[in-house]
Amino acid sequence: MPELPEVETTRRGLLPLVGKVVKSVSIRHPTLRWPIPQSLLQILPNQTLRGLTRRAKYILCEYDTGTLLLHLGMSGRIQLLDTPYPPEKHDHFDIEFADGHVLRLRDPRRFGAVLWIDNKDNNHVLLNSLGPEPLVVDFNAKYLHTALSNKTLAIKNAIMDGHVVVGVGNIYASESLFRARIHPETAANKLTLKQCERLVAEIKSTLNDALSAGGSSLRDFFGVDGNIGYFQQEYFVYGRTNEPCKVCAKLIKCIRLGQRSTFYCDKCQKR
DNA sequence: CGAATCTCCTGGAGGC
DNA sequence: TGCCTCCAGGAGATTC
Repeated sequence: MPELPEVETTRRGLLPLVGKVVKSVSIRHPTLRWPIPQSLLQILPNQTLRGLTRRAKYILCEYDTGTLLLHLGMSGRIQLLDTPYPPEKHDHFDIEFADGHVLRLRDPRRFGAVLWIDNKDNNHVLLNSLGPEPLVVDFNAKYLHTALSNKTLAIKNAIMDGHVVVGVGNIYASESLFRARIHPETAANKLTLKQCERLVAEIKSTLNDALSAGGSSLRDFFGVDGNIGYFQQEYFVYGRTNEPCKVCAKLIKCIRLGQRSTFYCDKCQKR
């Protein structure tokens, strides 16, 4: 489900929890991508949530003794409830706060993660080797051009590699490449500096536009309040196989790249 | 080292 | 209605 805009939308929706004190933790189904540590049952109660940040597609919940790391995987969503309603089938994890509010993680496919990073072992291995955030100035044409210089794989796969840039998943990779008029199969190291400039700009604009729309809701994604995002209405290519290109009217194509569906217009996007 | 493939898991859609 | 196959927004692990 969630790429950067959906994760960031989720984080923003959870901000009202900052400053609240944890009352209890419920772990109903601990086997996500990695086991949810049972130690959270002792660690979190009575701690105050000090801050909520995001790195890549991880939501980082900051407490005095460490950081709770949340990842939504493919099908995860987080709800913010004002009272602990009865959990449903795939509601695997709750944090209940002293005032009754509940952070609830639902994840049918269980590719998500709930992990604890204690302050004394900072620099979690999952966060160590991540590339730059796409929306900061460090992610620019010069950086991207250098990062791609020794890569022969398809540019679409390259921008989905978290070592190159984080937060760009399967939807926004196709959309950004369409907006930049770059064919997804172009070898990464064949992009000119000029093309990198365009691609960086379009990745930023695509993600920002999606953020403004509250993310994309195809099936699993809802905001923490249950509201959907609307960016899917603005897709140029994703999921539009054989529909006319919104720019040139030629039919949109779908191919597999790295086992993922990839959408493009072969008239607008050149190698 | 880079690149391609495999893997985890459930659910929905479509064919028969 | 049921059974089968395929596909789905991630990304670490494994293999070549």
